[in-house]
Amino acid sequence: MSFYINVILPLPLEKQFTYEVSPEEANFLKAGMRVAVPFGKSKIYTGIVAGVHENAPERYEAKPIEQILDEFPIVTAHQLKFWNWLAGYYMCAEGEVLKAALPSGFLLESETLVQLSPDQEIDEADLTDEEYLIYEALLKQSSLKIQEIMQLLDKKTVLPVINKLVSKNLVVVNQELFEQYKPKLIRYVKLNQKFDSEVEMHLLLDDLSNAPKQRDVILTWFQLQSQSKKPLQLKVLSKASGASSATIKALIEKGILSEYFLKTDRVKFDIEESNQFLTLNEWQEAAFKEININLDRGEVCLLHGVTSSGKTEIYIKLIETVLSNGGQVLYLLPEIALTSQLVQRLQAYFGEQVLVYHSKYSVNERMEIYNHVLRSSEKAKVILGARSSVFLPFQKLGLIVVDEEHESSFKQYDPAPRYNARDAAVVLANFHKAKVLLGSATPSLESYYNSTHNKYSRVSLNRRFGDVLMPEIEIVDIKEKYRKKQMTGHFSDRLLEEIKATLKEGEQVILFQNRRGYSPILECTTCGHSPQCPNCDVSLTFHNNSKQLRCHYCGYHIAMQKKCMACDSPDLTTKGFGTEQIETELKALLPEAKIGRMDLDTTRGKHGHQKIITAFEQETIDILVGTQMLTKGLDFRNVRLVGILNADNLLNFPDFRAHERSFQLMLQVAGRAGRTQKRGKVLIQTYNPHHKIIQQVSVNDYEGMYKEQLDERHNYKYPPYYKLIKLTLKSRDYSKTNDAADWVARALGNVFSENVLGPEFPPVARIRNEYYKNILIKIPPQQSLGKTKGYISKILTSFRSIGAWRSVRVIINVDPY
DNA sequence: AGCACGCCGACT
DNA sequence: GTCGGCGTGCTC
Repeated sequence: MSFYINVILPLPLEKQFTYEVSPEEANFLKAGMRVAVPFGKSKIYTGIVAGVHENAPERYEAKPIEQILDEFPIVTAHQLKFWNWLAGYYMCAEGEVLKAALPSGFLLESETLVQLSPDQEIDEADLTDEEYLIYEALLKQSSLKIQEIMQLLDKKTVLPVINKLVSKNLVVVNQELFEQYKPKLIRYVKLNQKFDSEVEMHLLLDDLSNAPKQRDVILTWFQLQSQSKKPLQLKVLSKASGASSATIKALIEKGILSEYFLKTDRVKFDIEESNQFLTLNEWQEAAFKEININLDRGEVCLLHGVTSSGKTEIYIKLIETVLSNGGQVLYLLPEIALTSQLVQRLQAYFGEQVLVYHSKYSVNERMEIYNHVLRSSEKAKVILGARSSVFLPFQKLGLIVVDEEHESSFKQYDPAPRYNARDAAVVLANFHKAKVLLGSATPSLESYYNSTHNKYSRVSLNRRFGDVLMPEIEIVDIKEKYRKKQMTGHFSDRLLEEIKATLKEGEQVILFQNRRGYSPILECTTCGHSPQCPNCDVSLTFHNNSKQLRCHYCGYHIAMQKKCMACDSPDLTTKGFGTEQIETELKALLPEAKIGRMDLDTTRGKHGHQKIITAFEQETIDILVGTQMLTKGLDFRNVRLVGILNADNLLNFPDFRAHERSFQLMLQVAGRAGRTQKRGKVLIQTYNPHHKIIQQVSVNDYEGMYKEQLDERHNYKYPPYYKLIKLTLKSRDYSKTNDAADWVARALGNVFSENVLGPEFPPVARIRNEYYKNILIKIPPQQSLGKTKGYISKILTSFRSIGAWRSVRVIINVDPY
């Protein structure tokens, strides 16, 4: 009797793959364990066992596995079920989910290593130049990676050369699996035991009288050890004694000190144990009770609480209840909102039970967190994380909190799986029988709709904490201001007045300018030409601090041009305005003010973001100019004024959600103003002061916005009434993309008739020399989602079987955001 | 996704 | 004439 396992491989392939295992292996292997398996001619991949069985495949011979990598499953049954659901719902391969779900460190891949063969005999004259280069390199270095050989020979196709060398018996190739995880070790020092007695100790100190530095180290060691009996880190000793590592090394070599290593967790925080006692105010208490009733009924609950109403305290109370019942808690929030402000708050309350998980952590750090969650360790009771934390191996998940529920960044755009973590969380919670609380000051229409149609329950919180007043919102008509010549650059006289007044009071200002997309482009005043990216259909944008023209899509960049590239005229201007230009203008207008800028350019790197926030918190910056990032859960006490420089480029965005988003964004930005007793002020500059959204923002009318937008969604057949699936076709060939898109649209149209929109070129139709075309499928409320997806899959399968379209890729995006 | 096999243009 | 480009097909 033979045994087989089905394996999910981290590749975009629909199928699972079957491998043969021995009876012993079959007995040992469980679903969720990792195995290394050969795949194709030469590669070894890490796969996850999906099941063990005895059904021999009929059409091919199953290969044996290479190696078992785990003693226990690292993927739980819940996770496997969840992956399967995600792959089905978001129409992607399970392998793609796997790749997104596991920290990459768990997925070892083989690497081909080339080494000199042990019994090689060669005639150097018999080698070509390239072969000789490899041979020579191998004499110096025992093994070479394919990559290294590619660099060495400066070409891509190196395998033929290697194969020739193999046939000449000069080299051998090996597949090597690399374990990526390395525990972090910290150096500790201790005093050799024989100096424990006082006599020996004095002798030692006498001995060292000629080596005062070493003597100091020993004295420091005693001093530190008298304070605490904990193991002493070498780093600490070195710092405390002011001795160089050479001095300590000398002591170690003399056998006076000895060093040893201990494993440590990479992910650690300095926790200020304050354990404040948390009391809810009357409104919070009422909301908390109501939420509990809803959650206990098994309903998903939406908490609609205005900015600064103290939603976090309610979350904390809920988390506390779940923890006391021994459950794990997942606290999801958008990546950019994962600021240390919130982390510190939770850690102050829950201490070491809180772990943070997001994409900026290293592979090793993520693996450690994953393992903590898997073992259900004490450190992993509360997971605070961005969207990918829905993939952690929860054992007894009791509660999921989705904060800032309306945020579009919960939806993954690229690569697959293109999942929405908020929606996935609801499904995940269902598998675990866990509770779900969605929270936002400006809920998404979808969630609010669900909460008014008995799918979710809803609790509202309309009071700001400490009864702080909502900021006063003033609309500035800049069309009028331009006419009356009351504008200086992009600033109206009103905005400047308010900024000056605020600064005079020693308070801070936030200025909001929508996204980088509106960054300045270069334009020739003579012929109107502006430099384009050679690979994408966009104008290059001007970056002042690097004096470069850059493409945001492909990274192409050239130096700033002195003359027009088309007509050689030297008269060039920059058009459009970004945060950088606002900053420049502001510096000229208010030379004394300290101005900071926060956008993608200034927040690169692990701590870039944090640095600016800290500077602003500590009030070394008076005015902060920034993009979307500013809106996210930051709590600055001293901000009085928030300025939105141009509300129109938000409103005019070509997307059916543009109005909803503008409303959310403006209210969220406004929420940054006046979080203390003094009333904040918000200034919105716009060309359309009578726009409904602007009016609704100005009086904080969520209900009004909701009703009106819902009406539009209904009339134009958009979510939450209709579901959407977007297909994007892309290829290097313009006409192929076009023809293929027409073919797919027609095929879809045969089934779904008027509910197929397009094909249409996206705003940027060419990126990295690939042409794009979109097709949108609208799914009416009564139409079965499953069946619809089935049809789409079928059509795409026949599409892919047409030879002519082979080079056209199709990207499926379910519930595009 | 990778990687091999297989068919056409720019170099020895 | 080959080397090396990428189109196409397969991977248990």
